[in-house]
Amino acid sequence: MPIGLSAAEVERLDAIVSARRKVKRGAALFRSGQRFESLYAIRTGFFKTCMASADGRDHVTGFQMAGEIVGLDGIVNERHTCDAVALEDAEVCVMPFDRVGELSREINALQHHVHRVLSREIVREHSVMLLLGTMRAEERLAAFLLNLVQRLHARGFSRTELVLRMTREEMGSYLGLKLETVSRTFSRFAELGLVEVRQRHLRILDLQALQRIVDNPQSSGH
Amino acid sequence: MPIGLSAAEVERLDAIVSARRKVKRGAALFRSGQRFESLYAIRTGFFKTCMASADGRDHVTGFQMAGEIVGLDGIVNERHTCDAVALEDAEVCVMPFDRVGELSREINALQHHVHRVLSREIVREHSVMLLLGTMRAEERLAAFLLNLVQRLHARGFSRTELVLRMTREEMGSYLGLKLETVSRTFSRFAELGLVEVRQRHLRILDLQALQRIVDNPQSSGH
DNA sequence: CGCGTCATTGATGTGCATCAAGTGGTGTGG
DNA sequence: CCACACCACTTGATGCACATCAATGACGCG
Repeated sequence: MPIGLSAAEVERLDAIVSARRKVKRGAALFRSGQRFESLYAIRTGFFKTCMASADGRDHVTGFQMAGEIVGLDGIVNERHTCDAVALEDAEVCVMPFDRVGELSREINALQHHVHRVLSREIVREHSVMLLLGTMRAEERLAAFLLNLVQRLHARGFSRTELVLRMTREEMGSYLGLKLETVSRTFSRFAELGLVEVRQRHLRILDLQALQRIVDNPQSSGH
Repeated sequence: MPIGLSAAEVERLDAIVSARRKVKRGAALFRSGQRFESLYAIRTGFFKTCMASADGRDHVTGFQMAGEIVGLDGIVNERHTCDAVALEDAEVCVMPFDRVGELSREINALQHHVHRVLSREIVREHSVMLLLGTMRAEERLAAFLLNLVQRLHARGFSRTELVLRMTREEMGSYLGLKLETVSRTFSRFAELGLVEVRQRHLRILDLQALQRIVDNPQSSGH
């Protein structure tokens, strides 16, 4: 929570986020339909959020890593509207939302921070809508990988190497593609010398080229 | 703003949203990159929000009507990240965001309302992501029409008749389809006796059937 | 070490995009 | 008031990107 707070304020904040919760890989932090009470700040581990459509198909709406907040969708109707599932063993801070509200009435910077977290999620989803609405398979995957590695880098990890915590199917669901298409696109990137893929280990060899794929509409390689 | 406020509180709220602004059809309420200062509550008229991707294509991210709030995306970086364009002559309430923040620190119900508005937008975008990620053309258009008519109905308009304020191209952009596909899908719906289309006037003849198209994955008519 | 899960790769199919032509409604200026 | 021009829309023909179906291969866990 990188915000400008006094020591005393930080202490008060700590008091309400003292509760921790561990989530095993494959287990849900919360599920759609459950009563909403708290936001969760991820301390360690990696999550996906996914929701089921009317007909039963389900769709991954996002991947979250350490430092990010999940549960924002539950505020509006006091019910969670999606599932949050740990993709590796994880630990979260439980932040009872009414306590957050109380405290943010007193601590100016916290109020602003809460607004920003919500707004940031809206902006993130705009860019996903853009991805799903206008991009081709290669552009989608390139954008996804660049986003992942950038977020990891901001957390002190490598700028070029990462471990994909999700399956090809989960990536595909998030990107609006089938798992075979994801796999084929990885292979094509590898042939072009853009990345090196071994299972879930990924090394990015040409960051600029990936960026160019995202920026250029017609870059399908032919 | 349907929230439980005392008369005195409503008065204080009115004081900060007193400013009005008229927007002519085709004009922008705000544009991407502009400094964010206020949220806008639509009093009359109809808007689209759209953003440009890296390569210059642009994409409609939503349509907003009376009673809805635009500008939420600007909070996080104090910059608007999309354009809001009036599709018919419109009038909005200007709500300076710092004033909203101040007041919501004092008025409990307002704070909660702000949180809910932000969260609702997140949930709405989840369902658009689901639409773009998993649905076929007919399902997308059916879901879109049902959503539109439902929101209009909540505002006292007909449950079965509406005027489309946007072009086929704008619908297509929002739904991740080309304008020709939107047009063809309308024609197919008309053939099947689900709707009656004359220009932008639309009459829904079989609401249930449209709902079934959204609910059923394989309902492509063959 | 063997089984189940996840991933890769190939062959084929299809839904939507693209390209192209034509229609109709609207608004403007003569 | 009508003629013309423009724009939104419709409809048809064709192509392509991705889905689907199917078989095989590689880990990793019990």
